[in-house]
Amino acid sequence: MDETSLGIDLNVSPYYKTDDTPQMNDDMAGELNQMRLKNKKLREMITVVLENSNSLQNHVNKLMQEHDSFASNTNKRKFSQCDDRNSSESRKSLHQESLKSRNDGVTKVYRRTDPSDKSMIIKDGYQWRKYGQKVTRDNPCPRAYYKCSFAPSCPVKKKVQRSVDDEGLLVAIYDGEHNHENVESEHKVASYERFKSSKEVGRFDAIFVEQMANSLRKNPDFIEELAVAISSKILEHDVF
DNA sequence: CGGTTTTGACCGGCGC
DNA sequence: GCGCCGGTCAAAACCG
Repeated sequence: MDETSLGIDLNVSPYYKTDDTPQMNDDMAGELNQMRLKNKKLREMITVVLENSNSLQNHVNKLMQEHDSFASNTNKRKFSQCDDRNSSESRKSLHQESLKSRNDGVTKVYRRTDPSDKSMIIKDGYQWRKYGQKVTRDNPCPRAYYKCSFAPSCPVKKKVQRSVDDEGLLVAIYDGEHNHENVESEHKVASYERFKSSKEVGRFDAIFVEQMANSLRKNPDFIEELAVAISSKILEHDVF
């Protein structure tokens, strides 16, 4: 690939002119227009991604409601027994998604992971300190015990264990409510406040896109949902 | 050096 | 009382 294939003609670059101050020529105007078009396309893509994210969130909420009603219909069984036995049923609708259910201050989160990934980490925006690990009788996979890093002021604990019949499914049981802000959401609020006070309206697009990209790039859930959304769009339109 | 993880020991609840 | 089991403690190891 050479410079002509890139649409760049070095001989007519404004920086080759004797005048020190670069002047807008036809090539630069064309590049500027192309950049504007690309920016517009990026904004449209972000809009589509956000819409997909919202629809996914709605779908997850629906699943949560279905799961809760199912759990209440089967409350003759002990709650702790529901984990792994329900997982094979919920798994069918859980592909690539997480699911939450609550019971008496105990929150359960199901998270699909790569079965080859042996780590027991579920990123939820809070910082945790592991204080124990135990192999339980009904599951050969060890159960990890975590306390919130803000303990003892924050009483929240969580247990993380792989599902007994699906090693790709992590089950996290949260006990209690955090009495402080989520570290990630704090960071997002802080960066939004900085953005709001920046007053650089002319750089609105650049700052907005950069901050969104940085924020989303660090979010593994978003990457996962983005991959699902894109693949579903590819299948839907059968293009590329 | 301070925070986190690992891991064996210990504790308490429960069923027999 | 005894054994089993889940949960927690705490010292040592590890890591940035």
